[in-house]
Amino acid sequence: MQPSRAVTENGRRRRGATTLTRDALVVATIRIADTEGAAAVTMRRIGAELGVDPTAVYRHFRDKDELLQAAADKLLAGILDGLEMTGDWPADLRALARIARRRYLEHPDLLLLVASAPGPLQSEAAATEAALAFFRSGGFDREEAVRALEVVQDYIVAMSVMDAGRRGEDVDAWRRPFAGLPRTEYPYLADSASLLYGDDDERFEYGIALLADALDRRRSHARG
Amino acid sequence: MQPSRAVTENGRRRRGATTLTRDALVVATIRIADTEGAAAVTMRRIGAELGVDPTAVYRHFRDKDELLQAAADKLLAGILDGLEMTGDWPADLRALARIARRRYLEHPDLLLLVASAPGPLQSEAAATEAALAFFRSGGFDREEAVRALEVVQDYIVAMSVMDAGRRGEDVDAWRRPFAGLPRTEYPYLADSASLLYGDDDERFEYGIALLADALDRRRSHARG
DNA sequence: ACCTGAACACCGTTCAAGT
DNA sequence: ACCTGAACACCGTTCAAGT
Repeated sequence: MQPSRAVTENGRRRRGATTLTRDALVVATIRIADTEGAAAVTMRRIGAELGVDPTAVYRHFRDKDELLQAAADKLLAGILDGLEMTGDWPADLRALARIARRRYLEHPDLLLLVASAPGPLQSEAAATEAALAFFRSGGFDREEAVRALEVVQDYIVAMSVMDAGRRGEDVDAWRRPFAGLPRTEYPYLADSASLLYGDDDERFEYGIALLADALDRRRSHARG
Repeated sequence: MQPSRAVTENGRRRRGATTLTRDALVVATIRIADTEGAAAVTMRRIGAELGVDPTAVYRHFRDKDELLQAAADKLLAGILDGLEMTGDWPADLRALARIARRRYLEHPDLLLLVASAPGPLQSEAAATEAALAFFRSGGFDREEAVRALEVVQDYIVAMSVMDAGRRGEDVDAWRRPFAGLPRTEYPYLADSASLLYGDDDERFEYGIALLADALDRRRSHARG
């Protein structure tokens, strides 16, 4: 608050003793977003975090968007690592979806913020290659693999981003308005209000199971 | 720019001769968002549009979020109107999805902006009732209908919002980085780069067809 | 009762000036 | 070569003052 504080903040910078790097800025961005939310990620906040002038960011990134993309890129690197194939194709697809979703939900604010980049992130290349290999070895041809991959990928990303945005919201705030509607006008809705807006993960599992089932049938059909 | 302009703007207000209403503010918000994009929707811009002080909005809405939600609510009213059932269940589900998606893409910026409200919009009640009726009459029981509805609804909304955000982007900007990767490390990706990021509508149709197929099988199973 | 407009506490970004 | 910090052109929102 007081201008004299800036001097103290400046002194703090000596701690690292290293010069400002892209990675240091990315790490700070991730830390702020994860602990205080996306809204807290401002140039001034990042500067304070690193004991550096807020505008120093522009020495390393063209603008804020480029910094946020770099952060998202780092968060998505190796997203499919640790995935183990069992040979049960639909089950393996569900496992792939589950592991990717988990990564998204671990850093909801930042990945929500950056869901629409102007081009593919670097870390997407490795993930897309792995996913393409999965579909190709599962029996899909070149065109089919791409179509299947894109639908599944979009479903995972879109659903995880959407669920991340809903985390921590009051479920009853969603159900109550529907539960109070007149039964004569809204018979089904009044009846089912208590069933709506259930567990995010269960809904995701159900959706990906539907996609896995339908894709498994087309896969078998392509083979036999 | 000049302060004298404000007087001219004030004079313009007489045009309407009516007092400021919630609906007038909502209509102005929609017009600005549709023609100039979401970023152009500011209190000052809305005030100028109606020849009214920017802070007059706070007489009718608690904050900007409430105004944007009201705008989204108006845009989604009657979203399933005009839908005609043929009796071919999977085809009808695809038609339902198509008509809902079209509405979202007609007002991409505003619906993208407001995708995550703190509770259901008023217009959602009628749409959800109609969709529940569709699933129930298709042979799903109370629990199954809700699960199916939620997955389909989430898919439509999430995919349309995501596609809206991608509209007008350069497809080659997405393909080029992948096409240039080394074949030895990324054999599948280098091979399939030109097939990626194709037509949004086709991808949506494919995804909804997969869901419709899988749901149709579970529906039949529940019946027989 | 309703609207105004000055003011507050913020933003992202630019650029001349420092070291 | 790199960083600073003042400044610019914006935001959403509050509130005392007007009519």
